[in-house]
Parts: sequence; C-alpha cells; structure tokens
Amino acid sequence: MATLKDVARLAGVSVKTVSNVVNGYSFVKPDNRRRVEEALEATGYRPNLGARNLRRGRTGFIALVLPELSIPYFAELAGLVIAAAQDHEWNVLIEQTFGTLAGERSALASLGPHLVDAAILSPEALQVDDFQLPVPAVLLGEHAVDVPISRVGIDNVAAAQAAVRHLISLGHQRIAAIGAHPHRGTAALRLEGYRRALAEASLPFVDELVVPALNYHRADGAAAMRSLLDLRTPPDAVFCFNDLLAIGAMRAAGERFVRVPQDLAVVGFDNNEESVYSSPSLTSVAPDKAAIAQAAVDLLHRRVESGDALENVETPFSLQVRESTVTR
Amino acid sequence: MATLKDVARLAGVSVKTVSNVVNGYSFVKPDNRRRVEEALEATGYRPNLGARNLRRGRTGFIALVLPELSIPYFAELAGLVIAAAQDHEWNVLIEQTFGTLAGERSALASLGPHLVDAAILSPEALQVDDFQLPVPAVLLGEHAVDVPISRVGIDNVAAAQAAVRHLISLGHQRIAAIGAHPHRGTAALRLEGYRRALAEASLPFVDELVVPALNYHRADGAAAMRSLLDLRTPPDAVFCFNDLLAIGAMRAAGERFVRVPQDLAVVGFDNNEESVYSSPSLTSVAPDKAAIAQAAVDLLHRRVESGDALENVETPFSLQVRESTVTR
DNA sequence: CCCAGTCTTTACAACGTTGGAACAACGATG
DNA sequence: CATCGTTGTTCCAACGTTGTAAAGACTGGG
Repeated sequence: MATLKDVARLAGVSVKTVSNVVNGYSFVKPDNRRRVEEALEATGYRPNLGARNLRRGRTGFIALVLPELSIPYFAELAGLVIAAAQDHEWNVLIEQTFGTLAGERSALASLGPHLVDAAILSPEALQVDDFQLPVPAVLLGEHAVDVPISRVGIDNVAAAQAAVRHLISLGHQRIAAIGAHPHRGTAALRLEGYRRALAEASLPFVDELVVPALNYHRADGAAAMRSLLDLRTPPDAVFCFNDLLAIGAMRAAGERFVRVPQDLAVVGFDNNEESVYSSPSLTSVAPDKAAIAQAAVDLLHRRVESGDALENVETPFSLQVRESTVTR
Repeated sequence: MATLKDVARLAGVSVKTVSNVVNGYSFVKPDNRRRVEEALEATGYRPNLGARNLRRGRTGFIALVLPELSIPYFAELAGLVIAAAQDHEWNVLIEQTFGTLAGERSALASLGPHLVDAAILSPEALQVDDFQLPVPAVLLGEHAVDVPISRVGIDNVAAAQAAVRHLISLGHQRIAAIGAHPHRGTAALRLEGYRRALAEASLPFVDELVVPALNYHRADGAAAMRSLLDLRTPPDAVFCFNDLLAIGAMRAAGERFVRVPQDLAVVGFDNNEESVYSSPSLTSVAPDKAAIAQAAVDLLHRRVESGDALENVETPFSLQVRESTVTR
C-alpha cells in the first residue's frame, strides 16, 4: 500500500508537499501539483486514517449505542445516522445493549476517547450517575432532566396526547395503554400524554387499562393485549407505546376474533415500515427519523468542532392514520 | 487521557515495561508488575487503539457491506455479526449500498486496508471484475462462482426447492414465483430451486407465473402480486424470494379480498421476526442467521490470523410452516 | 544590485504504541 | 574467578501523518 513517502519519491518532492496537495493547501506550484497528482494517481494512494487521526487527535468514528438492531425503529434510525454521518466524514460504530443496564454500562465503558469522537445514545435503563462520558454525546428520545447531555427527539407527551386524542375523536371511551415501564423515561412521558388526553376529554384514568411491558417486542404486546381482553370489560381502543407492541396486540386480538378496528382500534408509535403493510395497516405516531438522525449528527459535529454548548433539539412528528383506527 | 508515558512515570519504570505488563508479557518482576498495575489503576489508562493499530498494522475493524439496514433481514444479520465480532475484539463498521452498483462500488472503494482488517459483503449488483479487494473478504449468500473469495450461506437451490415442494405437497398446482432478477445470484438460484421442484412433480414451468422484482421491498411484492391477480388464471400459491415481498403480496391479496391461505398460499424466505406476527403468519424458509454471522466472522478471523485458504461454508436452513400455507 | 516581501518547499518533531537490540543483574557452571 | 545463560529492563526506531518553523526561490522597488 502506497504511503505519502512513496508518492513523494515518485513525484520528486518532499513528503510534506504531497501532504499539502492531498489536503488542498493552496500554495503549491502548478507544476508540482500536477506531478504530485499524477503520482497519486499512479500509486493509488489512500491516506492511512489511523495515522492521520493519531496525528490529528481524532478517530473519525462516532458510536451509536442502541438496544438492538433487530428492532425496526433502531435499524431504520441506524441507517439514517450512518447516512448523516457520511456528510461529516464520520464512520459509525454500532453497539447493542439489549436494553439491559449491564449492556449499556459495558457499551459506555468501551467508549474510550481513542475509539470515537462522539456518541449517540439511546439508553433505556441508565441512571443519572452513569453519565460520566469521556466524549461529547447526545441522547435520543429520552429526556433525562438532570443530565448535562444534549438531547434530540420529539415531544413525547404531545405526540402521545395526539394519538389518544385521535382515538377519542373517533368516539372511543375505554382506551387502554400498553407499554408502561418503571424506569423508561419515554414510557413515563407517553403515559403522561395519554393521561392528559383522557383528562381534557373528562374520561376517567382507569388503572387496569394501563398495562406495563418490560420489553417492547411483538410478544410483549401480544401478552399485554391478552390480559386486556381477559378483563371483565375489555377496552374498545388501545394506544401502544411502539409499533411492535401494537403489531403484537393486533395479532392477539385476531387470535380471539376481535376485529380491528371495528371492535378494537389500535394506535402505535414509531411508524415502522412494517406498519404500512400489516393487515390491517397500523395508525401510528410518526417521528421524523431522518430529522432526528441529522440533528443528532450535526449537533455532535458542532460540539466537536467548535465546542458548542449543550442543546435540546425538538424534532417534528405527525400522526399517520391508517386502517387500525378507521375503516376504509 | 493517560498514556503509557504517564503510567511509566508514576510507576517509576520505562514505557516499554508498562507496555509489557499491558500486553501480558511474562518476564516482569512481581514487584514492578504490582507497581505498574497500581499505576494503571490510578490513571485509568486505556490504550490508544489508533496508535496501537498503526504500530501493529491492524485496525481492529471489519466492514459489513449490505444493501440497507431498514431491511429486517440485514438488520438482524448485522446485530448477529456485531455480536460475533466481539469475540475477536473486532468492531463492526456498517456500509449501506442501497443495492446499487454505484453504492457497492463506493463502499468497496472506501474499504482501504487502513480502515478495516476484513470485510463481509452482501452484494447484489457487483460484477466479477469489481472484486479487487484490498482486504480478506467473505461473501454472504451469493455464490459468485468465478471469484476467489470465501463464501458463507445456505444452499439456495435446495431451500427454494423445499419451499415449493411444501406448496406442492399441499396440492397446489399453479404456483407463482416473485423475485426473479436479472443480475442477482441468489435470485437465479432460488428460481432454479423453484424450477426443480416443479419438474420433479411434473408441473409445467409457466413463464407468466414468474414475476421479476427489481427491489425486494414490500411495495415490490404488492405490485408483483397485483399483476399476478390480474392474470386470466391467477395462481393458487406463490413463492416469494424474501419475506418482504411475501408481506407485500399478502397485503395486495387482502386488498382484492383473496384469502390467504384458502385462495392463495404464500411462502416467504428469510424468516423475519415480522413474519411470525403478521396476519396470517407467514410460512418461510429460515436460514440460520446466527450460524451465518458466526461462520463469516470466524472464517475471516482465521484468514487474517493465519492466512487460511478460501472456504465455502454451507449453513443449515429449515422451513417454518405457518398460517399462510396451512389453516390452523 | 540589494533588500523586503511574498510565495513555495522542506526538515524536523510529534501523536502513542510496540518490536528488537542492547544492556544490566544475577546465580550457576567450569 | 571468568564465563555463561537466564531473566528483566531500557533505549531506539518505526508505523504514516501533519503542524511548525525555518529555509529557499522569486518578484518588484529602490
């Protein structure tokens, strides 16, 4: 593999002149520039990023710490983050935590400043005192109030409220919620949105209609839905804290011959591609994932480059109404 | 951030002795070893991987080049590759090609030997002459015969044949195939399996029942299904070359009030988690993704470490029978 | 023809690490 | 007591790059 030295020898100039050409430094004689460019071409020179970054004190990587790639929301987000990172010549390193505290701690521990320039975190279990990070970081989604870290995400309270308002506007009175979680910040916010929507419509908040989910997988949604259908008076609508829970819930409803949306309206959250093609298709809160990815990466870039202050970016969302709440 | 020099000064030994302790070199006096370890502890030393790799000529990364993370199969696979790579202290760099030749070429071009030690490729459009790779690589899925690269994957012909045999065993006679593709190796192999299964049952191969798909997304499956349903004599079963196509096909069938599996049996390929919870759930060929990821990473590790020869690893698959072919 | 100023190139050092040679200490051997 | 081998440690150089400072080349004005 060719190095600057090889190119310099071939072009008959010093190593530094080649470096100057490679880095677009302006004061290089046209004649030399041409010779260097020819030599670059001839040798097929590619800079050694390790060496460059060692010298520059940068690594050229950012970490993306998320629960699991097999969760569509995170897979889609990861794809967008990778695309956004390319604009800043960053490569993305993905770490999976599987939603456990141990997993998140170990991912954070492996985040030496030598490995990455910055990190994007989607924590689910982390405590405040875990946030002693060696690099600039941005939190996705969760609004951890006391932590001095930037954050990007939607207004979860407003989004959940919009979802439940939609159900209420369709005439539903007994609306369940699936996905309550003791330690998850987003879960608390979405529950709060649910609560507010009920309150403003003067509907009662019924404990038995709020079902917790330890994980947010399809199986958890199905299990939660079964327990709701076992109630003396089952709900006529359900708001799920993510699309996977909703897909599971619709599956469980189908198994009991409960029709969606006639007997049960279902709203999800995340607007996975999967939800557009499910039968019935799923009404869902749609965060602008591309905006989230872009904002997170840009914010980190500003922070690394110019030491900008902490920020809290709110990205837009919309409600995609589909067959799971409205018949065609 | 502490360096070896800092630790050495604190412990009162040379830099190299500290390096020896860090790297588990055996001949260090117990006394010194203890002092060094204390100093390591006190400074919280973490090796600078960039510098170490510069010196060692390794990078500590492998690339995973795939079409798109938003495709569940690749998302799941990526998660498994990341997990498998951890065993060999490798970090995984994901590059998305979006299935285009340009995307694949640019991903490969960015794969300098300085960036990664090895690469795992899932190409869809690459030609033989593109495979001038600067690092050891392994191909997933596609069996490109003339290319001197290792390969890991299932027997696509046998797997497709098993899927279609299943449909035939249920009494279906007019079986369509969705996903033919002019340049995709796997597509050709799956089509061959389809052809063989028909032949061994003495069923005719009908051109109009083989529908191409340029991409393998849900929308493509839906479009293909619609064209099949428009035929004078629509099929009574369809074999889709991946689960997304199948999901799209089932959606399109539902929109025309064609019942699955009563009017139309559907088989997919990949066994995405999504397919377990769809309504109806989808019968699918299930490659052992964990085995694929593990085999690919292990193979690369052997090759990088000991320069092992090229290999062709065949991983197992099974057919998961669900509601889209058999009523409960 | 010299000097100041501008443009262009170069030598050197450094980033943090590790392989290898060299060196030091020490007990054992002849 | 000289020699040797073993064990433990240090010094030096190098990986490929870039910032700095200094040197060199050229221009135009006096």
